[in-house]
Amino acid sequence: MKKAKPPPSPPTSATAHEARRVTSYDVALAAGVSQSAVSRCFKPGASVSKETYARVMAAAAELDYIPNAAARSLITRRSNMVAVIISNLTNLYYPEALSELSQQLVRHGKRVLLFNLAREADVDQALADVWQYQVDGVIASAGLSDAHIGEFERRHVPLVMFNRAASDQRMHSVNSVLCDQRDASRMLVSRLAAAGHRQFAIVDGPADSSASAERRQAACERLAELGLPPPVVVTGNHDYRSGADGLRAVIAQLGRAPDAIICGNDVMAIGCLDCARHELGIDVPGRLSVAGFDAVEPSNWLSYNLTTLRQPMQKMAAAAADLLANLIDSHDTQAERRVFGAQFIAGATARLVALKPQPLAA
Amino acid sequence: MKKAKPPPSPPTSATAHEARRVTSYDVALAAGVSQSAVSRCFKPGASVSKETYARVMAAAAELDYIPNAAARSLITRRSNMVAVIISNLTNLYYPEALSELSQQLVRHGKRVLLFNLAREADVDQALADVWQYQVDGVIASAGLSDAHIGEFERRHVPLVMFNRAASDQRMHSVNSVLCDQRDASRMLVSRLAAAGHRQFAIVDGPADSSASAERRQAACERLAELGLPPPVVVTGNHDYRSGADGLRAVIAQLGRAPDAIICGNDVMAIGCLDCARHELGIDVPGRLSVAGFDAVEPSNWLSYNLTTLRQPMQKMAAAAADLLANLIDSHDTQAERRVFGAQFIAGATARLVALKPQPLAA
DNA sequence: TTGTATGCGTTATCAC
DNA sequence: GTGATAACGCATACAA
Repeated sequence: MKKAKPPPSPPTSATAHEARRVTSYDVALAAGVSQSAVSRCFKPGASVSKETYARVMAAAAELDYIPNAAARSLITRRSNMVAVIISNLTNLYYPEALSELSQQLVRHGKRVLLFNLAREADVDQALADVWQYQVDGVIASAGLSDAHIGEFERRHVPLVMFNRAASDQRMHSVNSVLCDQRDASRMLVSRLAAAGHRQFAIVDGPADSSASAERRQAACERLAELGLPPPVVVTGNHDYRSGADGLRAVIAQLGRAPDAIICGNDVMAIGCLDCARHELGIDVPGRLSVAGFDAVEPSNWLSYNLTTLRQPMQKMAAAAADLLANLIDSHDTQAERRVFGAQFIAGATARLVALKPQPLAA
Repeated sequence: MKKAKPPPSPPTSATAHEARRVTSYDVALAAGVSQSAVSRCFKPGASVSKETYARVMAAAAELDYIPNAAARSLITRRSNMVAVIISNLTNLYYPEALSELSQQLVRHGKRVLLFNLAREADVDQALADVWQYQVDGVIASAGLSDAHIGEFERRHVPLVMFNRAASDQRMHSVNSVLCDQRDASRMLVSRLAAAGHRQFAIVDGPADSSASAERRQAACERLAELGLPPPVVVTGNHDYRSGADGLRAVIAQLGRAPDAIICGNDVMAIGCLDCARHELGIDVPGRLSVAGFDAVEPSNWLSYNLTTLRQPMQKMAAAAADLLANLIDSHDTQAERRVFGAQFIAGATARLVALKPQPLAA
């Protein structure tokens, strides 16, 4: 019997109000092996004899031993934590994204440290904490400035932008998983234009949403290509209320309802829709077509059945997790962009076929 | 000039593919002070002279030094992380809860390590990880068995149950923040009964939801007290589809529509409502009253304007964060239960006034 | 107020 | 395969 020296002082005393934690030394002592043997038993690919492994595991179970991740990460430089930075969880779109990301990351052995930004200004404090917590990498679905992104590089912390574009300068130097907003938006405009809509309106998302901005730009471009009048554009903030407000503002500006209104996300589209139907008595899609983005769950409810565009969330989350895991394992420096296409959901809030030509006579 | 001994070997070499991290020793060297002085500068209440503080901070800024939370937590036994265990993030109710909890915890200097359980069975793996990560405490909004709760006690990890009740045995030995489901449910039944509804139906939540079970029980009790017939009860799983299915099942079982149907949450109520109105052509609230629970955002949308009960989420989240923070700071062993009342939201999907007595003649 | 010395609990390196 | 020993980066008791 060898005595283990390392834990020289017996736990200060039993009177400590918090029991001393069980460490690998305790297990080693109980199993009659060295501490390093215990350590090896908890490392997947290590070389341990079957016999010692069994004895160690028995002792560990007996003592309720659990390895301390903080100590481990100190030496391995891996915390097995990934920070997920999200700009506003109450946005109906994010919970699904977060849920998928979390599940995919678990498959790579990573847990999510959550940073939910109530205001965009909170990003600085969030990043300060991110550095402290020694996360292995970051998935950001929030607006990051070039300066922020630069800090990731300096600190060698892998970053994947999720559904958020970096600035044009940074675009090709930062890893990202995106949905092709331009293509989706152009597709939507084309379908609506083909059905004969001429006067469009756009209820844009807030200024810090890169996706909304791309959608708006692409829509404007496509309208110009088709020789249609420029759309009325108003700004919302992605919530229900601002959809309704947006519709009213558009009507005020235009003097009448437009033919079609494209909203920066589904919740605004639903706000717009409810306002049209229940407050203004406008027939949708008879006199007004309404479309959204994201295909969040309520968009599919019978009362709405919204015309919208679905992003392949599961694939995107899986791609983000894979990309980040690769970045972490192989300090790759070559940035990658994975772009996914959106799926058009016809719904029933937009007229998608041309009207029969009306006879001129009354 | 004293030389700092502790970092004896110069960083192995500059060729390492990952730059060596900046430590407090580096800052100490640059500032011409000891490592412990640097440490003190980053501890709020420590005693440091203004002068050294300034020099240390200057050096730290120069070198981009950030304290390593893993190393810190190893010695302080505080990770400043709180695990939040949530049973299913895609449940519309949880994102709001998580968002509030996250914000409240940040106010206490804690960050959220997220455990999102896709299946209830994942709780074991989640807890195994919880122990490893050395979180300071746990907020659980998921079903925990007595055995699970016992493990928290053995490991001295503070636990607050959020909107989930423990078993009757454990009820008074575990900290919890709750909404009075019984009272809310009785209030709802009373209001509906007073308006003349006689035949009730209940679309219950899944078996693992303690809140749903309490609501159902209380509703049944109150109906019995009022001398009304027992309700038809069917089981759903908290999603839109199961609300619609629930209504159909109730009608099949009863041979007709009930007077009032109470759903285990808002999303099921909305599913029920849409099914009644758009599929079955039942007038709500004319011939059928529908009520939900939680007052999630869509319940307030014009197309629904649901009769429901709101839980004071912000207060509850604040209470949970406070409670947990106290538990962490003062190893208090006395369990506490904070129960909040729900607020009745009248909405427009339930008839809340008695019908005028009908003349008997046709 | 400041510096020295020590330990937190683990993994990694190296002889054996 | 196994055990000593040295980090990992920081906070703390204690001496100065």
